[in-house]
Amino acid sequence: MSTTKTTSNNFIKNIINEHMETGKYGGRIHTRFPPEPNGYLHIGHAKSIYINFGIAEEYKGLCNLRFDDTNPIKEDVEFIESIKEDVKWLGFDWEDRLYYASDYFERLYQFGVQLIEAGKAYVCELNQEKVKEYRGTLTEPGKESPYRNRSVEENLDLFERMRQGEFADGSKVLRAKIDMSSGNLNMRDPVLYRIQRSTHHRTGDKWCIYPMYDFAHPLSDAIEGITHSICTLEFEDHRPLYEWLVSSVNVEGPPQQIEFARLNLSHTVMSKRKLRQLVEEGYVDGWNDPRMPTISGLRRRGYTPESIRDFCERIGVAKANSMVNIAFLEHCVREDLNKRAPRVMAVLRPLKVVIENYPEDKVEILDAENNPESPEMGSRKMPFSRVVNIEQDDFLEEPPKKFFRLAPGREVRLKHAYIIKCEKVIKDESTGEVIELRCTYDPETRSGASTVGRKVKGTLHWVSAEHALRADVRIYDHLFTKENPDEAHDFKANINTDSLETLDSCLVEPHLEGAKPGSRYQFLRQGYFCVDPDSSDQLVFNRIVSLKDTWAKIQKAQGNK
RNA sequence: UGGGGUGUAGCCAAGCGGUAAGGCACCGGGUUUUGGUCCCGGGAUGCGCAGGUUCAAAUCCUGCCACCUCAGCCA
Repeated sequence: MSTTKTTSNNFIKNIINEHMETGKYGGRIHTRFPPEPNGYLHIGHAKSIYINFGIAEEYKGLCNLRFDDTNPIKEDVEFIESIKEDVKWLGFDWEDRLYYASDYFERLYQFGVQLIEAGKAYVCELNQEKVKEYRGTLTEPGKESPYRNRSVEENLDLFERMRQGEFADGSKVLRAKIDMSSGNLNMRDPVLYRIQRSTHHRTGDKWCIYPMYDFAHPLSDAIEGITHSICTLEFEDHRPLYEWLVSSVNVEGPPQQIEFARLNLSHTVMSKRKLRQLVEEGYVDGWNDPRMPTISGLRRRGYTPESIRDFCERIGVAKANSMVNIAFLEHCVREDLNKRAPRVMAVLRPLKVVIENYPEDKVEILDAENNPESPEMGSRKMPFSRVVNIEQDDFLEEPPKKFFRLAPGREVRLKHAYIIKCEKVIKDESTGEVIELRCTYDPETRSGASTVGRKVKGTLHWVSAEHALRADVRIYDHLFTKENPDEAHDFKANINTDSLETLDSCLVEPHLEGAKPGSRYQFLRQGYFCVDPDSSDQLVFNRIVSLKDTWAKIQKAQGNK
C-alpha cells in the first residue's frame, strides 16, 4: 500500500532541469537552508526546508543546514537547537554539513580585503543618518559618499583597523562601490560590514565587525559550492547584488539565486514578531502551544511530519503571492492519519445509558478492529456491560429530520456491540436536563452476527462505564476568526477567544491505559487525537483535527433555512 | 512619479503556439456497523483588461489596469 508520491513540477525544477540538460553545474545540485537563529521555525519555514532538502533529494544532490548568524545581538544558541530539532523531525538530514556563517568570518573578511584591492569597496565614515540621506529615495538617485574615492591603501588600512577595534561602533562601515544612481537601492553602495561590539554566541568577542546579510549570504553560498540559492520573493531585489558579489570573488560555477513566494496560511499569522507577541502577551501557552503554526506547535498538536511534507508538496511552488486555506493542511493530516491512526472509542461528553435487559454483572469482551483502512493493524478487546456511556450529542429527545441517532423509541447500533433501543428518558427534576437513558438491547445483534433485516441508520461510539478511563481532552480551533488576521489594523482584534476548549470529564476505553505522549488515535466518529506531554496517570489528549462532519453541515444548512 | 515582481474557478496550481491537468473547498449520487474512509458525477466557451500577429493565442507582440516588494550599520 505504498503510495507513489508524484512530485509535480514547478518553476524551480524547470530551471534546474534546464541546468541539468545544459550541464551548467556539471549535473551537480547543492542547496542550503539558511535560517537565522533568532526564533522558532514555523510552517512557512517548513515549505522552504521542503523545497531545499526536497530538491536536493530528488536530484541526488546535497542540502546544507547553515545558520546565518551574522548579527549576534539578535541571535541565540537556544534557537540553534530548536531549529536543528525541527528540521530533523520533519525528516531531513544535513549529514555532516552543518555550517555557520560565523565559521566563515575570517574568509569573509579576506573577501572584503579582495574587494578593496579590486577598487570595489571602501571604508565610509558617514554616520547612519548621512548614509540614509545620501542613499536618495525611490525616485531620486543617491549621492556619492565623500569617502568613496579613497585610495586602496587607505581603505585597506582603515578596514584592518576597524577589525582591530580602533574605532567606535557605528563610526565607520565598509561599503561596496557600485552605483549610487541605480534604480535598485540595494546597488547604491550597500553596507558590507559594520562595527558592532557584541558577543557572538559562537565566536565570542573575537570580532567587533560583523558582515551584513547581503555580503555574507552570497559568499557563504559560494564557499559551500551551492548551486541554487533558493529564497523568498523579498530578496528578488537583492539578486543583482548577490550576483555582483559572487562574480567578484572568483568562484567556479557561481550559485544562482531563485526566489519563490513565501507561504501564507489562513486563520493564523506567520511573522516572527506577531508570533512572539502571542506568546509574550499570553494569548497562547508558548512557542509550542498546539494552536501555533510553529513546527514545535504542530508537533505537539499531533501533526505528523509526513503530513506536513505532503502539504508542502501539494501547495506547490510559484512566484505569485497567495494564501493557502488552513483547511488544506487539515486535509493533509486527516488523509495521513486515516491510514495510520488506530481507532479507539472515547466519549467526550458522557451520557449514561443503562441497558435494562442486560445482566447486572455480566461483562462481555468484544473484538474491535483497530483500523478498517489497514486490516493488518489487527484488533483489540473491549469490555461491554450493562451501563455504558454515549455522547450527549448522540441523543435528542425531539430529533429533527435526518437525525439518525438515538431518540425515544429509536434504535441504534453501538459500534462493535449490539443494537439498543431507547425505552425511557430520565431527567433531572429541577433542571430538566437529560441525565440518563434506559435502553434495551437485542441479544441477536451482537457485532458480527447476521444483520439481515436489522439495519439501523445510526452507529454510536460508547464506553463501558465501569471500565472506562477518565481523560482530559483539549479541543482546538483556529487561532484567528478571520482568514487573514492582518487585514485588521491590529491583528489581535481577530483573535479567536474560543480557540481552546478543555473537556475534563471524558471517558476513554481501557485500551488507552498508559498511552504514551505523542501517540495518535482516531476517536471514532470524532477526530484524531494525540497524547499530550502533560499526560501522566491522568490522560491528556490534544485534538489534532476533527473528522469531516456531514451531520454538522446538514444542521447548518437546516439552520440557514 | 524610480527599480524589481505577480495576475489561470472560492483557495492553491499545471500549462511555455494546437484548442484549459490535478488537489482543496463546494454540490449531487453510490458503498458503509465511523453521518469517517472509499467510489462515481458536477464547475472556467474561459486564463487581469483592451487591441494586434497567426489557420490556431492562457501561451507571441503592444498598451493599459490591479496587487506585492525595495529607501536597516536586520535577515
